[in-house]
Amino acid sequence: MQKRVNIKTIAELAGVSITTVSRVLNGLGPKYRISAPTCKRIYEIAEEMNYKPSLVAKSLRLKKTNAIGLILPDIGNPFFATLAKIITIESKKRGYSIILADTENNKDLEEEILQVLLDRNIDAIIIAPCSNKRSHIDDVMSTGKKIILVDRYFFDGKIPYVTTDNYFGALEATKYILENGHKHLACIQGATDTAPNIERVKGFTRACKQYGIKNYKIVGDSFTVQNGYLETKLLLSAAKNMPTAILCLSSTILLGTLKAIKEADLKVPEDISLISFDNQPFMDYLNPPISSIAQPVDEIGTFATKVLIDSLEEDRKKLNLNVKLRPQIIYRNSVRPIQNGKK
Amino acid sequence: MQKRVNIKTIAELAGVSITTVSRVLNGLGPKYRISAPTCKRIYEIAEEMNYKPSLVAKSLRLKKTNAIGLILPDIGNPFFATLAKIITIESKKRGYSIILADTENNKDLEEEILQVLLDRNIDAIIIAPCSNKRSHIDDVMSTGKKIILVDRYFFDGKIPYVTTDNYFGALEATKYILENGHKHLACIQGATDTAPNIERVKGFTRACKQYGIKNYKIVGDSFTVQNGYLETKLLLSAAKNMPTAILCLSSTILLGTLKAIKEADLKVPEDISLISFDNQPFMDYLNPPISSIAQPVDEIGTFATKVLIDSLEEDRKKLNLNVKLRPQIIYRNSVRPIQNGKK
DNA sequence: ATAAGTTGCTCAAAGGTTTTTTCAATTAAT
DNA sequence: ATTAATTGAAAAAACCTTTGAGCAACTTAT
Repeated sequence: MQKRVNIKTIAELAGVSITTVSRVLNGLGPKYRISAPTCKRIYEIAEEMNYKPSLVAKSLRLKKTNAIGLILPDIGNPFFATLAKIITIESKKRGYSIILADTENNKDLEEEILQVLLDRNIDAIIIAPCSNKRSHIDDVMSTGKKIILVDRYFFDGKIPYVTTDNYFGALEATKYILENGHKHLACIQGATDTAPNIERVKGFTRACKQYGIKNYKIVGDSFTVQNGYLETKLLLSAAKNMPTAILCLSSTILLGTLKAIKEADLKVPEDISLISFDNQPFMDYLNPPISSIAQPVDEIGTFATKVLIDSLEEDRKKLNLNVKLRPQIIYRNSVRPIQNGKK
Repeated sequence: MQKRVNIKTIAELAGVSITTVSRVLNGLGPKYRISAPTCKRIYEIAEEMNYKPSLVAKSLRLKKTNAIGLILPDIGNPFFATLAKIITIESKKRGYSIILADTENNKDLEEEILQVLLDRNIDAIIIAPCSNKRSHIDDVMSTGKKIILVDRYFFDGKIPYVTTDNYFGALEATKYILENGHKHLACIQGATDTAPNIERVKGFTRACKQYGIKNYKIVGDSFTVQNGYLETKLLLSAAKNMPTAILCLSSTILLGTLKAIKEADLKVPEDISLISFDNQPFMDYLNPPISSIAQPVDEIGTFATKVLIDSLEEDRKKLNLNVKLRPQIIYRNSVRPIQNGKK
């Protein structure tokens, strides 16, 4: 393993000091009146030796790593995978690397990971916290280290966030169900201690109340296939009092729901109507295609990254914003109209 | 932004030298005969001040960053997303961080990203190269920096890899189709300059030949929905000479194929049989459920990570292995048996 | 009483940058 | 012929660790 060439080697070869090399290669030649021939010589030698400054040494000296920590609850979930992709690409464009971590929805692990990243002296953090336990996140905030929440956020808005307008999405989706004449609804929710889930449930509830519907249920407790499956099983087992439509609060929950529906030998939408959060390409090919609430995941990722890095580079910028981007409902064919009398 | 407490502060507070603090906190107290009271004092002060050594400084001194670069062609693809998740979690367990990068299937970007990671002095690289252009990867190898390929690999085996036995998977899947009586097959492939794709095509071809089938087509050129859609359109437009079964070489291709089939108003498996690489949860809920070749993605991720880190830690280990893990065919209901005479 | 060994710790260098301060040599001004 | 200003560059400190070499003081052995 050959030694990397460093600035000292270049200096010796060029017959100048380390200082001069550093200045020239950082484009400060003119500013410090380094003569043109010297500059040229240094450039040539650096090129020839394929010199690249050590980013570690640079980080130490500059107290800037050009790295951003990205902490997500589940990279396997397509929603977060897409988010990670967008953020990684955008960061790269701006000269930042992404240090990725998966908390597996575990608050203790999240806290531990956060600490590791801070020890690495990352410049900023992008995080979708796994719960409403937030003291470790507030701590980061209070040190002045830049941090931005994506998707998951906290209601008081003290920590900047970019997320979906979850309330709006659930409200509109539920209205759509209700306008199709459904009188008995269920909502299968995810992690109950996360703001997006709470807002979605609020939107669902608000729509029901607005339409004078009292016969609705809110069940479940995690954004997993398993949860969707079990809760749907329970809903369907209440033979008489079975809902005619279900709102699934994530695409993972939807998959579980579909499995239970299939096992019960029911048909969508004839026997039960369905609509789900998180649009995914495969939803077009289910039978029937499932209507969904598409979160603006690209915009969340690009915007959060842009705003964060901007605030890093012009530090007058305080990075203090709460953004809720509107989701879009993709209408497919999974909610059937119900005649007044008929069930 | 309060200053982080460093080892110097601790030393002053404890009234000992920096050296002593470093040794105690690295558990070398006994080895260097630091007295028990001194050790205790240092531990207490460090605890109280919540001292965490700067990983940047440590990296510089030790020439070890405890970071692994993970370079993938498309994190949005569920296969790679899952791989990223596994690798991230396994690395974390062993005390390594993952620096993630997405090459967007662009060879030039891949090369650029690789250089950035090397400049960051990462300890090792895990990469799924986007093409068979490999000189930049060979260069890394020749510097002695540890590198391991996942999924995508090179035939000469000079660079260690962990991947799926793609040939076997395609061979078995195709045999399964042929045993169901199909005489006219098509294979929609992905990036033609990648080993997994080449092996899959080879398996497909071999099976056809083995069964004496000459009427088969191999079309397509990328692992995308778009490619699957367009190639299927073409296949279906050859009205008379339409294949009765299609092997899709990725789940993304499958989605495109499904779209084209739907637009042509055909039914799976009545009108056309289907089987796809990459098992995904949603395939169970398509109509009909689509049989697939499940790659052992978890094993690929955990094994590659384990082997890589092992070789990093006991450096006698040469890290020189070519591993092909067997995929498993998930039989669903997308291939229909064909009677001898009947089409 | 001296040599040898043990105990408990410190000094200083190294790792690769950037940056503040300093300085010598040359040119221009008085 | 001085003084002042400009030009071109270097020395050294700083960032925060780890570590090899060394040393004073005390204890034990001869």
